Amino acid sequence: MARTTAVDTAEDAEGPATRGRSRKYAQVLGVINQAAIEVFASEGLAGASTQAIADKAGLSKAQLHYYIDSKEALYRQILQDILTDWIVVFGFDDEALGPRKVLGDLIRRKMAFSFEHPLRSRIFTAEMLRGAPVLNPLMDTSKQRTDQAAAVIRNWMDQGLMDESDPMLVLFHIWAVTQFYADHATQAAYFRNTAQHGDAQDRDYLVEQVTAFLFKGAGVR
Amino acid sequence: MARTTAVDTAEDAEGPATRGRSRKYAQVLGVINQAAIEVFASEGLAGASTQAIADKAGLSKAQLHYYIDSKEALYRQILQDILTDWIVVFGFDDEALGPRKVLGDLIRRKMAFSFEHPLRSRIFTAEMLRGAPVLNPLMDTSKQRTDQAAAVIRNWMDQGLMDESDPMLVLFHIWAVTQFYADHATQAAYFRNTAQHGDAQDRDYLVEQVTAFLFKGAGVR
Amino acid sequence: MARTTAVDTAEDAEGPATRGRSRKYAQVLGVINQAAIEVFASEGLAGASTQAIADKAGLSKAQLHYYIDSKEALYRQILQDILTDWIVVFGFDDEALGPRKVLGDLIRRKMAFSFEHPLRSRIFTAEMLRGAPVLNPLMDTSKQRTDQAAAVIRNWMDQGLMDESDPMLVLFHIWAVTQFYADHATQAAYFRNTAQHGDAQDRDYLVEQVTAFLFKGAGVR
Amino acid sequence: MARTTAVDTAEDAEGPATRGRSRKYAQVLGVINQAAIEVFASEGLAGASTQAIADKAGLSKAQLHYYIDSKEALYRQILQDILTDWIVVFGFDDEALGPRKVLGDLIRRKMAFSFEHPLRSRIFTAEMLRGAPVLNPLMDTSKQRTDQAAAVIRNWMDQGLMDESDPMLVLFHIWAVTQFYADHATQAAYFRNTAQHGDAQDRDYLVEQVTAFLFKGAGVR
DNA sequence: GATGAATGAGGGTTCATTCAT
DNA sequence: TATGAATGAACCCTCATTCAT
Repeated sequence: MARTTAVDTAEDAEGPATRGRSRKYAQVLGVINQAAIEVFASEGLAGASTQAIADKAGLSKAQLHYYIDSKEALYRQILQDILTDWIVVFGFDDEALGPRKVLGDLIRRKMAFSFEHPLRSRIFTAEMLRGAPVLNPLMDTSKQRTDQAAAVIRNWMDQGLMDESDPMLVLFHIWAVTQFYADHATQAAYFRNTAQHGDAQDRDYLVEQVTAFLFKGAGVR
Repeated sequence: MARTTAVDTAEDAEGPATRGRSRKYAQVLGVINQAAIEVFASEGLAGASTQAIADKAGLSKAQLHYYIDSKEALYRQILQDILTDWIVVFGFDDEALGPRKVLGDLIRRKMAFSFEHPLRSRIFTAEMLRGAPVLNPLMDTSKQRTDQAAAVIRNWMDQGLMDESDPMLVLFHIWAVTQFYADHATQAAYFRNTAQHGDAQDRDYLVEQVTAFLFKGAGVR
Repeated sequence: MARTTAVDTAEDAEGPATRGRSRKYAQVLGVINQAAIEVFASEGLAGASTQAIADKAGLSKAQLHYYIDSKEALYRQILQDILTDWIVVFGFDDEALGPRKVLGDLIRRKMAFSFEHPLRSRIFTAEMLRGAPVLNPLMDTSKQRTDQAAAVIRNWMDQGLMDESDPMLVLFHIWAVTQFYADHATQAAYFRNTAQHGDAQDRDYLVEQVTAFLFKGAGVR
Repeated sequence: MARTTAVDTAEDAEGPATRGRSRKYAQVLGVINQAAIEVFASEGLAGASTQAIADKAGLSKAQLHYYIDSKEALYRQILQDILTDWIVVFGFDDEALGPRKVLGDLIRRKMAFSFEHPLRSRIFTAEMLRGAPVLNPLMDTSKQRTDQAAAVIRNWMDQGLMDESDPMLVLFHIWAVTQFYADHATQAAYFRNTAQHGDAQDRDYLVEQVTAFLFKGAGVR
């Protein structure tokens, strides 16, 4: 899954004689991105200090501001990147494959994302909790995609491939359950008496359980 | 559902000769609590300024500090109150009543809380997202209660009243789905093309849908 | 030694039918005075909070301000009282008695004051350290008295009762050494491996040693 | 006498390619130190406002905090520096030189310090008056040194080079008298009708008088 | 007299951002 | 590019004092 960062736009379509700058520039931006994700995830937008991000990225505060426009812009960029990833993760494959295949893959991808990018998942949820003040301007296409997905589900229902119900709520519930394993990874581990980052076996187990639960809940046949 | 604030204990059953203080004191504390909930919900702990809380409560900053010890203490108190409420909301009735009754009531209570206290729900989730640094010291009893609940569910499974599965995950999923309608109320309304605060009819509809989904997911008979 | 407090002016010349107020009023003022002395001694004028004084006096802050005009006024009053005491303590008896008797008594009184009122001694020294901004307007008479004392010493020197030297410096040194046992009581005890408040025997020992040292230093015969 | 500040260690023996930072940094720190000494001396720790220090140093409050960690840390540093100086000033030279030489030099050094650094002397005394809450953790070595000094004096007494008496008290009295000329410089000038900062001649006179007084008091032969 | 409440000024400190070098 | 330094606004909180009851 392609992680896009603020530097992506500068990277594409450069001739073989790259200006030399771009290389390191992009690299540093990547480091900053990762640092920012960690700080934003645990401190929130307001609680994140540029000092903390700079420290974690191994830069000085002044240096950091050479690479970014502002803390808000950095935050916005990160959210945008996540939003881009959702398109892939939460996207629907060919409707004709049926819900068991399409939704199964979706759930698997979403769980994988929860396991591999819990911090980014949490930043996204935190933004939603606040009412998405930063992200709202970018949500229109998400709505369109979601409406399309709901339409697909409605078709499946009409075809008797799933229980009749509210398609949008089905999507909500898939989201809610899969997201839980990212947002509440700490608590989940605590309540399950497992390590924070489960091994491959445990992850498979969870994917299987979650899929079974959601399939039954939605009456996927 | 009893909302407990720092002053509740002083409010009950006082004769006409109230100590004189607690009347207004309690009232102001309530206003502060509500103001703080709104600000914490949308700005987070770090992003919430005492100025904003004071403004929303109609007080001066100095006045605010006459009533509270510190921003952190106020935040902690709010979290504690929520935790107290969870005990009632997420508590299990008599096991003998069976999962359909017990879990059904639980889901209904939880959804009602999501509808009536979305801000408090979100503050709680936001705290969890951060890894619960403030709340962790208070979570031990929560774990015990949850373990007990899981044991009850296991019994029901053994008795064939529910599908065999991981009881703890069942609890997770109930939490995830019901909490979604508080945490993501804004997005849910946006995607469903409804008003932010649905009417009674819509709420009933959601409770019914959610209950059906979760019952099927868990195979409740 | 008469301890004068802020209430003194209100006490004098009241008929037998005392207004009834005065009694308690004076008593409370005494309590406040003692509390203030303790707080001023350990925190200084700026560091002393009216809250701390009120607490130590068993009053509310509002109540305290009913009895005093301001923190500064309270502080000034305390300094004035100490200044008044110095007149007695550092006053010279009949010159004709000679330095051994007069200075010996003075040293004894001064050491007793250091032992019994270390806090007030320290408040005074702290005020001097700052350049006596509050006390300066009240120091004129002190200077006159000190000049007189120096003149007496000069006479004794002229009569061969003491070594010839600078009389003012003799007074300085008496002050410096005796005051040390109040101002540095904590350190003195620490370095001498004794308790903070020595017993009567130790006090006598110190008076004796100090007197011997000062007499030899000044060549008192 | 080496005044050590937080930056001294970085100042020595740097080639022409000075790190670029430390030059100005050290200079500003020196200015801050001096400003802080003046404010602390006249207002005390609590009474000193960072605003006042910043003003006196010609900086903004924010700028000041770029150079210091906190008001308390600045105060502590100043005290530590003084303590370091005391080691030199109040240190004993070779015992074999005898009390007349060793104590004479000590008194001379101590008086010089009183004349040249009266403000720092006063800050130290003010700290002692409060019971040395900040300095206490650093006083252990002072006690050891003082005990050693007392032992040396005891030896001298045993050898008949001084009057038999309590060695620790001799040290106390030397301290008390020499310190007086720093702590009470304002009052001393006032009572002696001299300028606050005496000329070299007057200083020599005072050193001579003080030495004579203390030698006679301790019976130094 | 006493109490709870209010107030206005200021306390120390942090921080995102900019600037000069 | 990178660094030390600066800046201005804000931040949380405290406090002496006053007021209404």
